[in-house]
Amino acid sequence: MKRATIYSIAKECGVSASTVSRAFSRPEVVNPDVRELIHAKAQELGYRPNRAARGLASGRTGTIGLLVHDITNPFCPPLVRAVQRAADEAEVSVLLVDAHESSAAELRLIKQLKGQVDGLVIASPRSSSALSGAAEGLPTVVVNRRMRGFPSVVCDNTTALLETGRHLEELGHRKVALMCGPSTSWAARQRAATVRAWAQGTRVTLVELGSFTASFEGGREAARALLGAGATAAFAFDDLMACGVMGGLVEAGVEVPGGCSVVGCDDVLLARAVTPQLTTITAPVDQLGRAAVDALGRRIAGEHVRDVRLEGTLTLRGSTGRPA
Amino acid sequence: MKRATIYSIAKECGVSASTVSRAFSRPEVVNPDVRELIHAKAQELGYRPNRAARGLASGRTGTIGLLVHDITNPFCPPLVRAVQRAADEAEVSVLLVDAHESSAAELRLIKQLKGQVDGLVIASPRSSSALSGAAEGLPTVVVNRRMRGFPSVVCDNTTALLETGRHLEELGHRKVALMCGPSTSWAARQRAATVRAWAQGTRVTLVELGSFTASFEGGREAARALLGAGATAAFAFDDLMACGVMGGLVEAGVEVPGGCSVVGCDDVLLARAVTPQLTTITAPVDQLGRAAVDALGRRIAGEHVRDVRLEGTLTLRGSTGRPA
DNA sequence: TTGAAAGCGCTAACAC
DNA sequence: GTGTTAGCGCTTTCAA
Repeated sequence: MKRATIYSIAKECGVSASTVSRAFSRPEVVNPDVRELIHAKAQELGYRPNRAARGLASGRTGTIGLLVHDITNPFCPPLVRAVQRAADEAEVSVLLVDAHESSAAELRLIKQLKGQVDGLVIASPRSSSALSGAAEGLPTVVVNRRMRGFPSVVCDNTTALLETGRHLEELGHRKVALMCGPSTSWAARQRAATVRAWAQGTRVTLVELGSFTASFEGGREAARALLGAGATAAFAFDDLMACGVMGGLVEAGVEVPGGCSVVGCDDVLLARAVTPQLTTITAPVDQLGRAAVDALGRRIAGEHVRDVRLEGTLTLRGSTGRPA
Repeated sequence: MKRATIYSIAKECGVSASTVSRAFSRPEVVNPDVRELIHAKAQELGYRPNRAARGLASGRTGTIGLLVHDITNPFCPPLVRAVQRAADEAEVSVLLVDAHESSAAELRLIKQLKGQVDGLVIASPRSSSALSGAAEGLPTVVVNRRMRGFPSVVCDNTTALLETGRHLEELGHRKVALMCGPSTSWAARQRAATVRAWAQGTRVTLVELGSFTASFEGGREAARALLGAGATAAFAFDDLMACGVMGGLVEAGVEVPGGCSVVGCDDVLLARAVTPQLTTITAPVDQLGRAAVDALGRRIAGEHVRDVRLEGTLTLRGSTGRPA
């Protein structure tokens, strides 16, 4: 008993294979009665179109690629899930590739993906002009950064960061540290610029430290730098770094938020798993993923798509408070 | 300028298309000189075999599916990465599907994957006999649990748990809590059974609590239960739960490890990101992933494969110490 | 609205 | 060792 094909269905229904094909790919052009009949038979026979055949004939694979720079970064999994779900609803599959933090791997993987997918979502925070070259000719959308030549879907934390700054000022902080992330990271540059701009118009003195790697270890390093700085609050580049900072402070005998307030960014799972829980900026990950898939769908269809900007929102938790 | 095909290469090289095909799929059977020539031309023309065509003709897709129950569980991303890398080396692609914790979705996704992949790796901790039905006919390997009818690759924590128990006993603990995970989880049952067996032969009294969900919140709930139990140490089902327990204890004014020691399981990123860092059992994730891909490869090739059992190892950190 | 027919690019007998 | 010849299952003109 072989798998059902359009031919087996055609024979059973007494129509031609092309009609069966149309009944699935462009149902509106076939006679409703015939269409019903075909669909019923297909159901009965457990027919599933052969994607390879479809791909070969049509040139489309029904699959999109999702390239992530580092799947172990806690920001990633929820994004992957969001992309997946959106793709699933659009009836396309997702080929996930993790570059395990290697830019060289990214290039290789993109080339490899070419011809295997209809389009590509890139979630890689680092700048690399080579990336855009590699993805040339493949409909592509980038997430959480901007990149020349490709539409992007980003989380804009400007408003939320300003709000965070105001919040710290109101709490009475007058000396605040900014612990910068990697200068190659688009998000890190954005966030740093926003915090700097905020500090300008206030009574707050900003102390810039770093840059540090966006990791737990980077945070611990940052904590050491923070200890001598005399700041009573600190912006960490992201939650991972923020958790490292908290850990480092606590070990050095500085209480959070009593001795120093800490704010993160992204609101990853970790932010609620540490004690005290982290005040941070929540990224609309589900919407980011959905928007990326939507945009990519349009790009694949040949439409022109505009950049999408979604707002992060401040989430107050236990890691911020009045200075001692 | 269209993409190069075996035909364009064949013409350029003055050989037949089949020879070109062979030069790639079974290089050893073609004359070395001709092979070289073909490979060189292919390189020059930027030839990439068309996977759809290959799939259609050969019946193989060169893709495996990876079904995960919940990609946001911190255990998952490293496993996904490991599977990816192993697959990459074997020149197969990975179609990742996340069931977002829904068993119904799992079934649907497996069916959907069928015919789209050559084989399937299932990383889903929950019992569901329906799963095995859905995957029928598709070469399948399950990771981190056993499942009737499929070869499995599991992390065995027996030795490490016994060692952990001994460690606690040596530290002077005489009343230890076991906070059980979901009874539907294969790993949870295994771990609980091991801890029970350990306690039998010791001076230690075991207090069983739970079950609780394998989440941070589940851990906080567990902490509340733990407070009244009079235990000086606790086995949490996994790191996530352990972190919740620690958070709950600290909030209730109980110090870790001073007031109560806590041990987790898996050694996810989180375990090093909390303060104190978590004593836990480190799972050999990379090897799990690699073994799964290897085993699946054999299954696809029609070989019989045996279950693989890899050992977890105890990693001592700051969350365990002498009872007060 | 439907059918016939020609591929899509590759693999896999089979014959040479 | 190499070429010839059929397909794999589907889409897509083109005519009817």
